[in-house]
Amino acid sequence: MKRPLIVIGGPTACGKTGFSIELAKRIGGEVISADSMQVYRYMDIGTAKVTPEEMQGVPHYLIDELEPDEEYNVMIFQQKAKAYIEEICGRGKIPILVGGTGFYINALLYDNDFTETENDTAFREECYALAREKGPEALYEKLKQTDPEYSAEIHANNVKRVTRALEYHYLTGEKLSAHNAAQKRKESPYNAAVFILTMERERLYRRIEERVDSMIRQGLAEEVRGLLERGYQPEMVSMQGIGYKELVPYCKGECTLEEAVVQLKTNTRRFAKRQLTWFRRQIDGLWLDMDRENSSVMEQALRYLTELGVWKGEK
RNA sequence: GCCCAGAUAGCUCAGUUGGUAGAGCAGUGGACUGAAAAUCCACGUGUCACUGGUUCGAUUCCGGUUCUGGGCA
Repeated sequence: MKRPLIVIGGPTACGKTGFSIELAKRIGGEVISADSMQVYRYMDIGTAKVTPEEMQGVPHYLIDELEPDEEYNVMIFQQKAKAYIEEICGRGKIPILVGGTGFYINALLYDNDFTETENDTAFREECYALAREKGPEALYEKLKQTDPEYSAEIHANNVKRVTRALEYHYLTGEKLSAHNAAQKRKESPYNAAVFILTMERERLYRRIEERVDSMIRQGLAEEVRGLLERGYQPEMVSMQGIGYKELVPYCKGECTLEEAVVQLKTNTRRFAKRQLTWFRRQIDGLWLDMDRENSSVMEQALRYLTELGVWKGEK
């Protein structure tokens, strides 16, 4: 019998946190975060991380579990999330996967296989060096040789993706295109109810801007300065998070706070747009219009859960 | 009140020696399967302020009107 799983996705600032906690309390659920940045400790304001008060006693996982210089990626996320699902189900509770990182959600929902390989930074460096010195086309030519199918799908300028495909072939001797094709249209191993939260674009953007202003008031600049003082470098993946990469130049005196804020708002808007594209195109689910009243959204969600048999109506 | 300079894409502006216009930013759509808050791709029609005149033809030249800067009183 398939394990029950509730998924809540949606763009940043659309109300995922509040909704997920309300739902968790209502049905006896526990939250697993599908967020690539909230796993990191000391990054609270900029990631709009749930506070202990907001949690209202609902257990949360994959939040504050790593130091900002530790590696995190889909595979690590997937392994950890699967373990938590077992644990939560074992306790008779319902796991609720909540987050804005669509790639992670898909990986878990469809249990995509990520072949384990060694990390080979030297190989990646070589690829980057080639792209830098002879241009992205030169690197792309290599991919055309090893995996013409994948090269046809990807743009030569996307050096990061081209490098990964080359690395995959280098380490496994197989084509990434063949692997990807096998992963597509996999059936979910879960009895899953997927909710995608959305709202009118203009309103979402207004909320984003208000939230950025509020982050600044809460001391985002101090948070970023603190991370820099602890020795976390701007090149780290964690420091590439939105809210951090824009504030670093300000902390270093390279731009004004106003300039940093404008940039931060723009990047957050674009991020929300990209998230919406992902959810629209990559995930099937019930879209919930957050412009409506809370209670009616919750009612709709609960009805859906009952229909799918994910929730039987008791705690 | 007078003088000068502006008025062109959501914003900042360029331009058309008269043949209905284009950059940056913003925005929109899309891709993505071990960095994903990353990375990458595509997309530019707008009463050229309004109104008369000259002209085959005006956003472009001339007159007037309105508005916005600045200056003089």
